Amino acid sequence: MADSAAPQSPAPRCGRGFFARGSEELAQKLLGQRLVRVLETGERLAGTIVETEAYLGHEDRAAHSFGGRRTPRNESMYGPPGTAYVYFTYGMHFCFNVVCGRVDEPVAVLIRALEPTEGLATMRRLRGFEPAGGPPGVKTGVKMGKARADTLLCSGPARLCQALGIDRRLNGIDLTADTRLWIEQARRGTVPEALITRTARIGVDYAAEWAAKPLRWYLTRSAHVSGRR
DNA sequence: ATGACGATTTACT
DNA sequence: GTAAATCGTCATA
Repeated sequence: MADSAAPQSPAPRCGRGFFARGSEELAQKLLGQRLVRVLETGERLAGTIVETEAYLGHEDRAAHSFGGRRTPRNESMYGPPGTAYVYFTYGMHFCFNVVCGRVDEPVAVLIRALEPTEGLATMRRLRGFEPAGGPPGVKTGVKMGKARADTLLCSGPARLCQALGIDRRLNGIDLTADTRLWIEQARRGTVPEALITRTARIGVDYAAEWAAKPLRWYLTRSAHVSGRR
């Protein structure tokens, strides 16, 4: 009996081999793949990756691993491909990276934006779009200062972490095996190059000549990309 | 022990 | 357009 909700075979999870490549290549291949998060409650949240940035390691002045820097904070970058690198910044935000390359090669791809596909209501709550303690529409007197368009749910590296409940507890986990966070292969495979725009990275002006290198990719047509357009 | 800063987001003029 | 929020991390001393 085939109805529209017929169970499809589960989407395959991206494995070690998928992540074991350079960050420029992985940044492009990650576009169109699905980032999946399962909360403590068992609820599944997910979104399609629409924007990425590559960080190249010791020679890349914008990378946390620039000059071979290796500290407790960026230790995850030196792990095996498929490791999650989650860091805390600006005193309030988390950002999520997928470590790639080889063990001890500190390269990674920053996930900058998603098109949310599963669990939007919970994402809105996690993002503070709705007052805590009550369903939407219930007056609580709590101010809602933020704009609430769905395009603002996951359109930035810290926004998507907030929307998916990604924080330092997930730093260092193995995305090929963990039950809380992983990446699924899109059924359609890789996004055609014609649908992708390549530009300089965001927020790395301190990195001198490395700030201008075109190491950011996004789906040209997506409304869920970060920044102004 | 101290100080400068950040792979950002939000609010405000 | 500018600035505030907010604190862990790391280099320096």
